Amino acid sequence: MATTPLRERTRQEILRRAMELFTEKGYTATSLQDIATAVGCSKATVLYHFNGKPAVAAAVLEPAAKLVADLVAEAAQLPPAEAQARLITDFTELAVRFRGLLDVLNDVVPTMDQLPEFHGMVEVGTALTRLLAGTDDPGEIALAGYAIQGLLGECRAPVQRADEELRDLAVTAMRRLLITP
Amino acid sequence: MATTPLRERTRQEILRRAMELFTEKGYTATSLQDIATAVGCSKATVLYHFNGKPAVAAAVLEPAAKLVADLVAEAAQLPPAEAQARLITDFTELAVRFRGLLDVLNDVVPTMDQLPEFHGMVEVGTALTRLLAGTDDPGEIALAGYAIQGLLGECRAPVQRADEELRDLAVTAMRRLLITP
DNA sequence: GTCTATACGAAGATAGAC
DNA sequence: GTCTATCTTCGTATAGAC
Repeated sequence: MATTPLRERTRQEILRRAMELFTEKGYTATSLQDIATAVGCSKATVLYHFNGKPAVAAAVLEPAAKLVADLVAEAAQLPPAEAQARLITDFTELAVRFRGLLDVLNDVVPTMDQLPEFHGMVEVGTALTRLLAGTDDPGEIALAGYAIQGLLGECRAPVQRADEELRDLAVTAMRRLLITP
Repeated sequence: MATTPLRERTRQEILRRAMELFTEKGYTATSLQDIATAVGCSKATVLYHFNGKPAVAAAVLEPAAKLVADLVAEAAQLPPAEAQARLITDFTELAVRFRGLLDVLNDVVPTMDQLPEFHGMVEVGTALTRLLAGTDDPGEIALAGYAIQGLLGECRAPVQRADEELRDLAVTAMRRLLITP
């Protein structure tokens, strides 16, 4: 074996607990000490495995980010109208499923420039917006961005709303915004 | 004179500098020490005039919040369709004008429950959403909330966009979302 | 009443012993 | 690889000078 299992085991345990805490209390309200206590190690150990708190956030977001990236890559192979229809339902579904983590994403956006882990996410976001617009018209692309902001905002909003209800709302909103008769 | 000018002068100076710093660097990234240094006083002085950092935020947001509250109160007197049309243009205009402060609002939302200064803002937001929907249908009210989230998200987004461009985008989006032919 | 000096606990982060 | 100890800075609280 090339990699030592011990390193990976600790890393994964930190990630598991961090995700739980971020989902429960939010990113800002969760301290490195909270994570360390939940794992049963010291703050310094957490910072040995991850290069700062934003790096923990990046690692927690990574699985969801990969699903979005894969979805966008698939959609890019389809004709524009089909790609748009596919993303309206499937990207919405992913956003709702991982909505507990959107608070982490939001708190981390301001520091994205400095974090190399996030550079890929920006490009995926750009591609997603263009495919969601279904055209290269700048006005429609801007509306697609507006639609995404609305979706992410609703997912993070403190209003109690069932997953299915939220999905239906977002799909209706995106169709009205982006599918012009 | 009932009020001493000195107190008011210091208070206003703190507010002025805090607003500048919040707009430049964001709420979280601005410390009480930053504000005190900019004003030329000590941290303790800032906390003598304002009961904690969130209270500074509340005071900074207050003028904008009052304009929104007044606008909503005016719109509430109009027939539904006129109120909706009025809010689409005028609320958008206010959001764009004060977009530098929306980051403050965003960072403060999670603690709104505990801050009495903000309780009025929640009610105004509810009334705004209902009037923007133009109807009492829960589905349309939810879409109005989605429209507001989209607007606020776009205003806070790091994308460079001129004020007029942003206004046009939001007005177009709101009309597509809320005015059903 | 107005403000400064000082101190406290918790945060993120680093250095070095083991 | 993990720890303890330590650093800086944050928001906050209080005592007391003027």
